[in-house]
Amino acid sequence: MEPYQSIGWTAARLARQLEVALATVELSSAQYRMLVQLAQGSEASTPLARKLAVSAPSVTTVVDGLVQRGAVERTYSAEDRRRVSLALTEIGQGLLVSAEDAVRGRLESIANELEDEGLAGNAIRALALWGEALDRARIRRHSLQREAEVVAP
Amino acid sequence: MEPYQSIGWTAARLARQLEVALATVELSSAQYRMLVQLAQGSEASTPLARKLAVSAPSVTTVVDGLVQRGAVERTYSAEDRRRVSLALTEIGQGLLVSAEDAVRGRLESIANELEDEGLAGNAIRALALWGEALDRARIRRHSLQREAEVVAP
DNA sequence: TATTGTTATACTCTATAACTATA
DNA sequence: TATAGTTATAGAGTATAACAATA
Repeated sequence: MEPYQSIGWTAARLARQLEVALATVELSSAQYRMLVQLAQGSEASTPLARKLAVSAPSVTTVVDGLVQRGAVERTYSAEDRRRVSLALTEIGQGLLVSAEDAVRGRLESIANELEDEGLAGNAIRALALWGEALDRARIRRHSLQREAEVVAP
Repeated sequence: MEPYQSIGWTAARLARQLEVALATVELSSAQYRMLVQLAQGSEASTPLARKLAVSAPSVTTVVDGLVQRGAVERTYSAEDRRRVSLALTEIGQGLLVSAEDAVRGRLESIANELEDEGLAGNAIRALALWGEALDRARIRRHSLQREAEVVAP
């Protein structure tokens, strides 16, 4: 049997390995994504939903869990009282550090399967390449969205 | 703000993009992983759980959904009547083709953000590298598990 | 009226523990 | 007794639709 090779299959297995690694620190992928996003600065709910590519109610649900754990704090804006500012607490920052350790450990140990060919580093660097691509795709997505709003609000 | 760069963050965003792509064909990541695994040959439930790194009840749940859609068929073994053979139907095969199209489309369009530097192909090929690493890691996981069973059943 | 965020509701995935049927 | 698979149960993420509060 020739190995099944598809970009999706690889991404899907990588995703599952991520979940397994995060489970060791009792975090879900969604919670982890939220922590990372908030580590890049406090934000309101709506832009978070856009950046994380989820619905508004999903943000509420995920944040609820993190608030309960003391990892995230909700602050209500004084100027616009509809808006909520979401921010990492110290607990949240520590949790994120633990999560990064767990994930890096598991994914690097997988990449190290390629060390005989000296390709482990290539694999790690390649993910950084995808990081850059994802950043740009997000920017494009958001600017297209703004255009769409102008055309058909 | 310097970009947040971590192997986990990249994997997590890639995972979310996969989910979004799969949603267009009304598949979850778990269902997609099951379809791909079964496309590589029919299997019983227990080895599937091991290979997909999930619990036995998760296999039951995911397969239930796919059986309901006519994508997977359960066949009960005559020799050992506890065992179930899980196999893709033609519908399941077609569904997998649609899923692969959707996923390839979305992930390649993300990789194409790097085309100006001629790095889009590198990103795609790099995922194949991870595919190989994941294959080897799975083999290692399974052989370690067998050893553990021998030592402490 | 439009926007922000939440609530209501429903479905799926996940796990552990308990159970059934079979070996 | 041990194994294969399911059922029971609980918790989390996801979405759409409906809602409240605010602008």
